[in-house]
Amino acid sequence: MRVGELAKRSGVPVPTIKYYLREGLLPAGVLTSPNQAHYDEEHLRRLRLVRALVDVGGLSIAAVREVLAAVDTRDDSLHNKLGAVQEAISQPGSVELDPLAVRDVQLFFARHGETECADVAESNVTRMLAAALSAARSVGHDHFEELLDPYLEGMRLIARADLEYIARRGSSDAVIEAMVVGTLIGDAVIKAVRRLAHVQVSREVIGDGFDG
Amino acid sequence: MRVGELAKRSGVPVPTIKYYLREGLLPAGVLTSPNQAHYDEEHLRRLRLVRALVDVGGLSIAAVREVLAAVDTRDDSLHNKLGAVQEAISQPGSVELDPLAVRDVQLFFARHGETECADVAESNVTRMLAAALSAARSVGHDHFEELLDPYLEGMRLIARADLEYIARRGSSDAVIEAMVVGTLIGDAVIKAVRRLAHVQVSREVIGDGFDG
DNA sequence: CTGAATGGATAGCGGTACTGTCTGCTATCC
DNA sequence: GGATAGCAGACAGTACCGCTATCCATTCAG
Repeated sequence: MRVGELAKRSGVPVPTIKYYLREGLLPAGVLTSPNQAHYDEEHLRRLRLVRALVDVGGLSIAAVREVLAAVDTRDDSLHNKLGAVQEAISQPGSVELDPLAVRDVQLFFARHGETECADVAESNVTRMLAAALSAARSVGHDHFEELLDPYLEGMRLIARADLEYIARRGSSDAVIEAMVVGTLIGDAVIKAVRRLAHVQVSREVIGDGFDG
Repeated sequence: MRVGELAKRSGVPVPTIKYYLREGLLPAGVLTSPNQAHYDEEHLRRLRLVRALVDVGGLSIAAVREVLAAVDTRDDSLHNKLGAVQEAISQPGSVELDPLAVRDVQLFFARHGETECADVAESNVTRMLAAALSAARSVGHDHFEELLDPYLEGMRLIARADLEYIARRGSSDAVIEAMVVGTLIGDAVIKAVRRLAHVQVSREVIGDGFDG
């Protein structure tokens, strides 16, 4: 198909597709003449993935490019790919880290047998965690780290469902994409579901009111 | 204190503070002369909250304004305030909703006894959920909704910890702020912790490798 | 043959979150 | 009291991001 049809089938305007091509989010089509190119279903699929990452995942164009680079790397273990994707989707945020928050993160990791994370600043994920705890401290929540263990427990439940879901996918390509989708779209779903859980649990604990 | 000290103690540049004042994120100081104003600890606290919402929560200035408006509303139940905060922090995202995804959301809510959400488009939270499932469908994940129930189960665990944490706070003001902080900073923490849970559970399920 | 579409290049636009500059004042220190 | 620094308020300017518009030579579809 040509770019017009790609636009029609994806709902993305032609100039935007051209922009994505320029930015390297979408591989170039196969040129059949100096000014004619062919796109296939794979292009359509990739384009929809880009839109999902941007619209639902809230990623910047640069972050999408990083994620796709990780997805496309052929000579890498699944484990490394997942790590690269996670790094790409965890933007630092430029919060200065409170040493006490850093210590809390280190203790948390040590408590759960993760010894590799000696330097918190090394990974975006740990830095994000430290930044979040720093922010909590800055607004007077000195013991937010108490929530880390319960959060991990809840997340283990969710991670088991995630892995089952991923394992059910067949090919390696599909597994990688499932990880990206599961991680990013999953984050959005989790946010929404958390709201429902708050309402339900508060009803269950306090009664039907929860009106303070 | 004057604006210079406020800047020094918060780490936010003076022009940015002036901008926040203009945008109504920060109440004006008490004027002692036509060009001298006095700020107190409450201003500092509010300023740090704004930065936390922007840096860690990733909120836009407009969203921060909405959240603060909800926090500041005096004549409203805690329940309504939490709802307003949740609406403010769930941006729509302009994804067109797949009717099948909408149906999945409705079924999910019905399954869990939430009857009020007849119209999915009514609330940002449900629209966000439907948008996420629509995006999953668009990239070929037709059964992502299978994850909703496990997600809710994990989130119930987390919600219980959240409510305990909030209940431990004394005054009404502190409770409201704890909700905002717990919800927004909590989302960031949950994202990070989810990465750790993935690593741990995959190790536990597949063995030490998880290399595909 | 003609009119719409295409690839490629480059320039422009609208929104967001600041940042800088100016003016007329005020606080403070010597 | 004079020098210096800081301040409130108004407004213009900046930097970046994610597109969008325009142009050209070419090519495809009817």
